[in-house]
Amino acid sequence: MSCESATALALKESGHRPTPQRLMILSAVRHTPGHVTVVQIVEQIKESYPFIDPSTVYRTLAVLKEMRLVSETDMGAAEAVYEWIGQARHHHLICRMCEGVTLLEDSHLDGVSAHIRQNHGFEADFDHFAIFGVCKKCGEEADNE
Amino acid sequence: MSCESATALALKESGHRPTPQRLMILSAVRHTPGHVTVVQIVEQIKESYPFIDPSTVYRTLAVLKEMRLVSETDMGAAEAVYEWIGQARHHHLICRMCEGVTLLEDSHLDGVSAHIRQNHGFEADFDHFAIFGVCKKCGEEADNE
DNA sequence: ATTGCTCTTGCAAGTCTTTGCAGGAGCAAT
DNA sequence: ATTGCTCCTGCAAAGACTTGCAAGAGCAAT
Repeated sequence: MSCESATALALKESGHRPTPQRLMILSAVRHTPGHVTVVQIVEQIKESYPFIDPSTVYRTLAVLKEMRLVSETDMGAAEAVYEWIGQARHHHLICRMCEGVTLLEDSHLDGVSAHIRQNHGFEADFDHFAIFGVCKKCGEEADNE
Repeated sequence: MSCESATALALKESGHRPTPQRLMILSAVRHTPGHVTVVQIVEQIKESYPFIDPSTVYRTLAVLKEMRLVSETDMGAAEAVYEWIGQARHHHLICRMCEGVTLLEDSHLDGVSAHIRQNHGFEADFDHFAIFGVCKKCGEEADNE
């Protein structure tokens, strides 16, 4: 459980208390591959601690997001999705016609963040973007009509 | 009012009915410079038609968004903001420390959309992005501590 | 161990936004 | 003008997320 104690330390160092709730939330996000929703986190934690409140999860995720440990993304569905920011940063192309999702490597946005830094001195959080548009298939089908 | 009848026609052609409510919403967004919220639209329309319902405004804005006539942006505040998509497309750099907002010209993202089109055949909607991060001033202040 | 301070939590109530539904309005064909 | 069909609207209720508050938990200093 070295990764847990390491993140607990990171919390402390940034002035936040490593409470049991926070560690459980941290662990839930950390050990879930891909996207997690708040409801999923709550259900998972309720197995060992039934009193966890969704608002606590929202608040904790806000802290973790500010620390850049997790990313929050609105994929166009009702609920936002959260993800541990690991080594493989990526983004999503979401088709607004068929709702299909394609991965986009982080490298595509590297140039933009460098550009913005040079021109505006602004350090952009390109952690996890949801880019909406029309995918190849749907675009071709629309042209044929 | 030629711009109104032109957009009314655009509605019809895309299979949507140009109802009075829709034309009022259209007009409210069209003639407001900068960002509008749903509440502002409702209040404006209530002066001439007090029965307008927020849900109608949300539904109409969803239609206009799909038609790419207006953009919807979550600026990090409670409410989403809407804007008529005119000629001067732009984006926003939002500092997560001081909440300051800077404009970003559309040209910065041109390369990315071309790149995504070439590599994935995906036509991205780069209408109105909210890019979060840390602005120059806050970044420098954080370094000094 | 105790004290005192601040940060967190769970609850409840409040936003903002979406959705189900039944009545009403637009539109094309008669 | 009438008919018939479908789409829209307003209302009410639900869903997702945030916020205010009082009680409780962490932590540093004694």
